Amino acid sequence: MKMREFMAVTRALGDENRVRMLLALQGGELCVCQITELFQLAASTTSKHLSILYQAGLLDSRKHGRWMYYSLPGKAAPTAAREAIRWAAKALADDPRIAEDAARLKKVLALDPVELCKRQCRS
Amino acid sequence: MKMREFMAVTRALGDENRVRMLLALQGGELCVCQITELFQLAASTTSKHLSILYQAGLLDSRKHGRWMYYSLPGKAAPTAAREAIRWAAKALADDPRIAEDAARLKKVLALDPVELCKRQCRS
DNA sequence: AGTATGTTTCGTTGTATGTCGAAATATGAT
DNA sequence: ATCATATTTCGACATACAACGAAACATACT
Repeated sequence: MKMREFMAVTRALGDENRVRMLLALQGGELCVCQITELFQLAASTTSKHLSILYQAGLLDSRKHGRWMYYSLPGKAAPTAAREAIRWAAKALADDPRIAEDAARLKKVLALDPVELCKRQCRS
Repeated sequence: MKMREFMAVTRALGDENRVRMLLALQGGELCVCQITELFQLAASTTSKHLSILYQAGLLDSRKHGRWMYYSLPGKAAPTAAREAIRWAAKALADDPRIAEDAARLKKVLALDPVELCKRQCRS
């Protein structure tokens, strides 16, 4: 891994919201609007954060219709990036904020049938 | 590891000069003036960088006379911090800049008998 | 075509940070 | 005590970055 890529990873992990987004994706892929709802940020802010994580190689992305899905990278991803994610997940395994995010994520996934059309993506 | 500590680590690793300083210490402890010479920065800048690494738990420090020595943390340090260092070292194992730093460090350690009084610290 | 919706890009604003030099602090040497 | 040296703190500057809203873009639906 070159210095440039490494710095992209550490900078990407240098923002708390991005780290929380990364770990929220441990439950599976999410679209931008779901993450926006989960963290109560402006959509543009969420989009930029995810873009930074993606460019650092810490996320995969998949476009399906109007929805952009982000997910943790698979085996094809660079080893160093996957190890970075494992390190972060392990280090923050018992952080309460991450647990809260996971709990709130469940609600976002389960409910929300009307105003936000995210459930439709699943089909 | 709490979120606050984790962010301190990732922010500390978010600057290239700090990462290079951290990895330069793989060869053993160094004092501030040696690192200053190695990276050609202002002494105050070096001091601040090392302070940030130290406060993140990524460095140990030892004061000996007028000299302040920094080194990679021993077994007493938090596991997450040590794993962060191992991850960084592994990820950048083949980065040319790190190798250059190690080479320049040898010169700094070996020569420099007059202008900078670093050799005297060793005794 | 036209409308609606999810996402990204752009421009702006406030805050954080890296850098330096100068001053302050701490310690050894004379 | 006085001076010299290593380090840190402080003040200032420039740059970087996170956040938002508005506009632009992309895609689905009618």
